[in-house]
Amino acid sequence: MRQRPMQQLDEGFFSRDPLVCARELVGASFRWGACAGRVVETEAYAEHGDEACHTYHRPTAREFVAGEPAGTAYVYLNYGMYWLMNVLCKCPKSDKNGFVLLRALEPTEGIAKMQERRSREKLTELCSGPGKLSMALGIGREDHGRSLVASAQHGFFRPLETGLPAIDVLDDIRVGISAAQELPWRFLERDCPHVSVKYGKVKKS
DNA sequence: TTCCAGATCTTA
DNA sequence: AAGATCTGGAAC
Repeated sequence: MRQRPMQQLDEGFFSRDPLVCARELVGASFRWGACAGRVVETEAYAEHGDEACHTYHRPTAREFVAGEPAGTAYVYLNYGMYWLMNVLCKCPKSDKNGFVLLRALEPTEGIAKMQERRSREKLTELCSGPGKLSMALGIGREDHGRSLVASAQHGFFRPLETGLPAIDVLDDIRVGISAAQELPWRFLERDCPHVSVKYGKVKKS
């Protein structure tokens, strides 16, 4: 079986509404150096009108959105121990800026390294959550501000041609937030064993 | 299978 | 003071 030509998602892809980007990223391939995986779960966060987005409370997040181009990684430490990977989206026309949180991958390359970093063997335990994913790939504070559209070593890829079997994407509410809990801004592949939380199982506080 | 506490630290 | 999480152990 011959390898299908892949195209890296560029700044133009991320120059759109974060909800659109989040949904379309499901099924794409994410490369991080020697490791890679299929994106199976994402969440969208909107700069304006979304209480769960960092821009709502954090001046530094607002400055980041204003000062960085679309396709830049926004990485931050959560709960004092886990690094979470986001991609900046900027839609100049509609002013719908925001982030896509990378929540889960199906590991495809560099699996031995991921197993080592995670101290786990099972594939479904390597990248099935935003903290796990960063741990498996070795993402950390030094990656905050890195461009995901400038080098083929770090970024997202899709087959060039379309019309192939489409990914079955479900909409669900977001995980782990206390504000704006009703928004269905989590996107996940149906029946995928690599997601963090199954469809309809997010617990609300 | 579900629930819970603890780890740990940046931002505001 | 709260938080876009994860883990192991207790409870059922």
